[in-house]
Amino acid sequence: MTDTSQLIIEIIKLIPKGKVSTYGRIGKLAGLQRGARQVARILHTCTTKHNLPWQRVVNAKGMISLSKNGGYHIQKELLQKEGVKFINERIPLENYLWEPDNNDLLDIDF
DNA sequence: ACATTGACTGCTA
DNA sequence: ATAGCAGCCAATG
Repeated sequence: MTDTSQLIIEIIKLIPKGKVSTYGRIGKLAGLQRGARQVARILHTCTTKHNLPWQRVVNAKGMISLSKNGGYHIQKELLQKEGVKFINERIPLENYLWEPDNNDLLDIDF
């Protein structure tokens, strides 16, 4: 576990219920300019250990990146329970994208 | 220790 | 508008 990974985890934990964020966005917040894949991988490995809201992370188009047999339906259902609306399998990011402000990031002590 | 693999993204043609 | 590709780097075998 590296510092960057830990940071990514902390950021993911901050995503509020009913909102979503994207891989690239989180990576950028964690200091990775183009680390979307790392975010995905960290989610994969740490979601059970850290009890992360993994369902709130989607790709840059607002679509679920999982395959139909890889948890797609589970993620969609979890998000819908939180009040996230899907329009043809797509989340309108202009309404649901979490935009962290300084207050949110203070929880991650720098 | 080395090679491969991604729950991705943004730029280029 | 659509498609292809290089970059990112932690985890896994």
